[in-house]
Amino acid sequence: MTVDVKQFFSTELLAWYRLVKRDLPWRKNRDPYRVWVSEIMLQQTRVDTVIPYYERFMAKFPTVRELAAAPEEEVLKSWEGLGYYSRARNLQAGAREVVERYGGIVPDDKTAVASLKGVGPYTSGAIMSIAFNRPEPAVDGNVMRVLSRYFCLEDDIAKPSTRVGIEKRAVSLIPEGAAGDFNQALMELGALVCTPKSPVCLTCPVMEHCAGRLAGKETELPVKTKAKPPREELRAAVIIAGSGEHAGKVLVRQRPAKGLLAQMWEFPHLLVDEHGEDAALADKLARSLHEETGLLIRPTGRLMDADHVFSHIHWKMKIYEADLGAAVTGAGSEKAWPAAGSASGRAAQTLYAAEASAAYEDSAAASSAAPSRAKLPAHYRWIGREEMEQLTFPNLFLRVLNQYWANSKR
DNA sequence: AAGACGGGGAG
DNA sequence: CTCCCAGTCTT
Repeated sequence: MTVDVKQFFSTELLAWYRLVKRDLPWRKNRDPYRVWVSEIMLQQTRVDTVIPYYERFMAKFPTVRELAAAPEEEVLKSWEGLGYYSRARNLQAGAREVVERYGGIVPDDKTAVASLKGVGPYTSGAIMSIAFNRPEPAVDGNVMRVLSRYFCLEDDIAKPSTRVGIEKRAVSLIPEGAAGDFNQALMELGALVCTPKSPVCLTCPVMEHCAGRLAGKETELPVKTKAKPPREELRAAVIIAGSGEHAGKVLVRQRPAKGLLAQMWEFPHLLVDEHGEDAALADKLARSLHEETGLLIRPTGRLMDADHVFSHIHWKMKIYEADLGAAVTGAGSEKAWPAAGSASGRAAQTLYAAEASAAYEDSAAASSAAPSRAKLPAHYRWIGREEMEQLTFPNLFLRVLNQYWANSKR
């Protein structure tokens, strides 16, 4: 690669950026904390999605110290709906580290920044270059696409080794004293001009020396192996209407501290077999819930289906409605069950009633209290619409819950 | 090297 | 539908 073509790229791209750059909230100043927060939020997340979250987050946690001092649930709540929630926990852990080890000042030190939780090669480079104007590469998906095209590189960008190679090129392109602007220019070009599907080459400031375009390969590049499709999981979920002191409320539970949607709230659900009738699925769910909580629930019908696709799992949820079955005799409620009329549905319902009866006896013997009055495990809770504001729900459950309350209102 | 980890917007 | 987005961490 000749020096001219690189020189041309750097000069033209930088000039272009300074002319057309977007006025984004995190570009108001170079406060390293503001840059840091923005870069974490922008991981795998579009600019337009991030903007409102960023504004709210910075208003609520304006400094490293305030973020470090906040209760973790408040930070998580600020992240509600953004996804990849470990980002929020890691960001706060990083803030606490900065307070404890660096007196609340984000250090102008590559090694120190890179060691913060949730800060990988891209983010450390972004912080060092944008906040401190250090000549570090900040290679994200945009940059890999732009440079793959400009230099006509056919390496698979899904491979970790490819990013390392592109980082080397990226460093060599940084103009003296302009690391921050140049790195942002690279990403701005990828976002506005050199887009994945149909790049707008005719408006590109560096098109005349773009090797990918000159080879007619701009739409084939970058090369990237396809991701595997997410595995499917059928889940039976239930929204349980409380009664008595819990009237108007529903039962929710908090997920474990580790793993998918860690620490977030949800309504009860259970992984079930791909086959199975409504009554059988609801029955499994009811039994499982009884084991966990001691509660005896009575499914009353199917509420809705909800599909939710994560990057690695596809949840197909069948969502049932239930109330707290008081006595066993009422278990075969007449109108409610959708499978009513089908012989197998009735059979399963009968089975459920019998089991519930047995369970009731066990539970009553063990606790000498009505199951519905028994103390819930700590991670279960009855909540109304207002209490929802305190708890953090993934969007999937938020949508269903809101729809449930909208329907039950009239 | 491969999988876990959210959610949404664009074509 | 498919792709993929200002990625990181764990195995």
